[in-house]
Amino acid sequence: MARRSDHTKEQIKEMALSAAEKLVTRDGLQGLSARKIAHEIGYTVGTLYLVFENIDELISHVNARTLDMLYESLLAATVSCRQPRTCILAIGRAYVEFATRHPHRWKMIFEHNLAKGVEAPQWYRMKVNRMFELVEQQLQPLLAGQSRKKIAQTAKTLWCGVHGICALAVTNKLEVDDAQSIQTLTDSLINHFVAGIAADIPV
Amino acid sequence: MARRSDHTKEQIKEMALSAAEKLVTRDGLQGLSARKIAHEIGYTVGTLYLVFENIDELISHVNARTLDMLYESLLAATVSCRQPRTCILAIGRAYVEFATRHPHRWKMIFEHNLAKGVEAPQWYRMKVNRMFELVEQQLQPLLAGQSRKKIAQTAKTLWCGVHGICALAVTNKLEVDDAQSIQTLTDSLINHFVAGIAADIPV
DNA sequence: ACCTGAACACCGTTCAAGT
DNA sequence: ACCTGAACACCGTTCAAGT
Repeated sequence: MARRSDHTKEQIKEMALSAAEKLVTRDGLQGLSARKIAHEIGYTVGTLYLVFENIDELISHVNARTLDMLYESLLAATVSCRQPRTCILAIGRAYVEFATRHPHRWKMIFEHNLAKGVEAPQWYRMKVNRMFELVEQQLQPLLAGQSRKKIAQTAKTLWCGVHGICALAVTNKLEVDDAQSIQTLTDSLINHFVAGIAADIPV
Repeated sequence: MARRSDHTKEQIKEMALSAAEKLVTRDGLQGLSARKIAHEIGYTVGTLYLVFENIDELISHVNARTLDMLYESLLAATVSCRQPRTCILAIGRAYVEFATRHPHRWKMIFEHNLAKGVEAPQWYRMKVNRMFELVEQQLQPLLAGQSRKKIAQTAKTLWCGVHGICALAVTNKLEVDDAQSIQTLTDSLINHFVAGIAADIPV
């Protein structure tokens, strides 16, 4: 058992988060528990409550790290693309790729529901919003003259759609399973949606 | 405590499912437990294991009932519409309406993940598939000449998209909260997607 | 035959007591 | 000051024992 002053609070926090990541990656949210994390880092459960308010806060921090990884992947996908449509396709493919490569980490972001009425903290919402902004940037030229709000709404619409396909595919609720087929669906959604924007139908 | 022969196995099953529905409606999947269900119906936990294999099987049956309710709602939405596009919009609105009216029941369908490698039983998948078929029927005239498989894939693409919007909205992960705004997004997705189909872009 | 009640191996969370 | 370890109120699941 680790004793006093072996590690600073910051170090324990880091050790706990990284142990949690390991456990989630292997067994998903179901396989995560305060006791298992504590055991993994050589402390007792009580210690976790000295550095985290509760298990939900710990999970939020793991999710924040996952969001950072995801954002990096999506950002990387936008560097070598030219037209808006192909950029959006590239972001979509990066999203599918991430979800299928890190299914448990990715799913936990959405499985972890905050207590009723509790809002996610500002820093967390920022991490989510900048993901939508990547899509907004690409939609801008396609929606020239439209308000910022309208563009943001369009990005949400499209991206929630892409997310829905991933979510049902990764949880085996669709009858497609490999990344290839999921990509066919997300490509199709993006292509049709973008074509629909081009057709400029009134909504 | 209920004693022998007070109820048949079928009656206990029905009582348990209906107690579970009540608990889920109020407190969501988190608030559901075998012990609470048993207490609600006046039996001990052990009895539940005489009529259900485990809690997962019980939850699957509650979900099956929710799927039946949902299917009825979607079906009802298709009776008084004329064009494919307006029919799909109507089904989408019925879906949003159901998800926002019965958030816990609706969410549990997707929160409940089967054990790894275990497939949902045939009767369950049928209930899911007939929902997609409602959309396929409406897409058919828009995709005249396309293969059944292609039409099925298009229905999945669109409906997963609609689902994604609902899912993120109902779990407060979007910054829209009332059914009105969700509907704006799903309407937009459907309208753009259908317009994209009409534009007949190659995918 | 039907159901109980206690047991087992787990949870998250708290906090008096030890070093 | 830092961390433990035991307690509390919960889980799902099993099964010998009671009626």
